[in-house]
Amino acid sequence: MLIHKKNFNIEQIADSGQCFRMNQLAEKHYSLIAFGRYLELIQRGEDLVEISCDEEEFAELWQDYFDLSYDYTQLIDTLLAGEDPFLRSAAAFGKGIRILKQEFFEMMISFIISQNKNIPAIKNCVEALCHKYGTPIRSAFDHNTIYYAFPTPSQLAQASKEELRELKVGYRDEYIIRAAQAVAEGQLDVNCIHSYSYKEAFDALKQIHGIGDKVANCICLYGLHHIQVFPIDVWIKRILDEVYQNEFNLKLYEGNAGIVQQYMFYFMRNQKENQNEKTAKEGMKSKKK
DNA sequence: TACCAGGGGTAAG
DNA sequence: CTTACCCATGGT
Repeated sequence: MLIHKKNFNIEQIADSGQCFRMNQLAEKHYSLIAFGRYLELIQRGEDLVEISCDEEEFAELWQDYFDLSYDYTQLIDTLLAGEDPFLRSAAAFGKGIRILKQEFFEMMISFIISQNKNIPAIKNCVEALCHKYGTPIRSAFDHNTIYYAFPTPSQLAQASKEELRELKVGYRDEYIIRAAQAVAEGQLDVNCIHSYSYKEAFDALKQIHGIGDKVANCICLYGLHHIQVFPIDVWIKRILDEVYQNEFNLKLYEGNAGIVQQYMFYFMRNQKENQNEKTAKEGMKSKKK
C-alpha cells in the first residue's frame, strides 16, 4: 500500500544509526524485520512510501512503529526559521528522519553491542544473534527464504559466552547474557519500564552491568521513545566541541532534543562521508598522474 | 582523577 | 599488503 506522509524518508531513517535491521535491497528499496515480521519499503517520492503490508497490518503495527502520528514538520519549520546555522542545515538535510518505536529488548541488546563498534559491525553482530537464537520467519514473498526474528529474552538467556564470542561480540558476551537473564527472570520488568518516566527508566537500565550513560540514553530514546533524551556519543561530542565550543543550549529544544540529536548526527556523519569520498577521488586522480 | 583492555572494521600508509 | 585508529564501559 502507499503512504503519503511529509517528513518520511526511508533511506534517511535506514542510514540514521538508530536501527540495525533495515537493509538496502536496491535503490530506494529497503527490507526490515521487526515484531517477528518481514517488511519491504520503497521510497516512491519525497512524501510517498510504498509499504508491503495491508491496511490492517499497517494500522496495527507500522503506523506507530514509524511514528507517523507525530508532527515533525513543526519542529523542522522551527529549526529552519531559527538562528542556528548548523541546525538549519542539519534539519534541511535530514528532514525525512523519524524516531522509530522499536522493541525494547531488541534495543537494549543492540545498544549494549553497539559500544565500541561502528554501524556495519553492530549490524553483523545483531544479524548473527538473530540467526543463532531467533525464531525463523517464512517470507511472504518467497517461501524458500527464511528470516529470523530478534531473540526473546529467554532465547538469548540460554546463550553461552563461548557461542557469543564466535558471533564476534567480544567482551560484551557477559553483558548480553546478564542483561537477557535480568529481563527473562524479571529483575528488569519490561511492562513496568514502559510506564516509567525517563529518569526512572534510565536509573533502572544503569543497574544492568555493561550499560553506561550513553547506552542507557539510547535505549530510552529508541526503545522507550523518550524523545526528550539527548544521547552523547563521540559524533555528538565532536559537534558540541567543534561547532558550539561547548555552549550548545539544549533547553531551546526541550521535549524534542532526541530528534534534534538525530538531525545533528545524520548531518555530521554524511558531511564526513562526503569529505572521505572527495579525498578518495582526489587520491585516485593523483595516482593516475 | 587518569588510564587502559578489548576486538572488529575501516582508513591510511 | 600492514599498521594505526576508532570507541562505551568497567576496572584498576
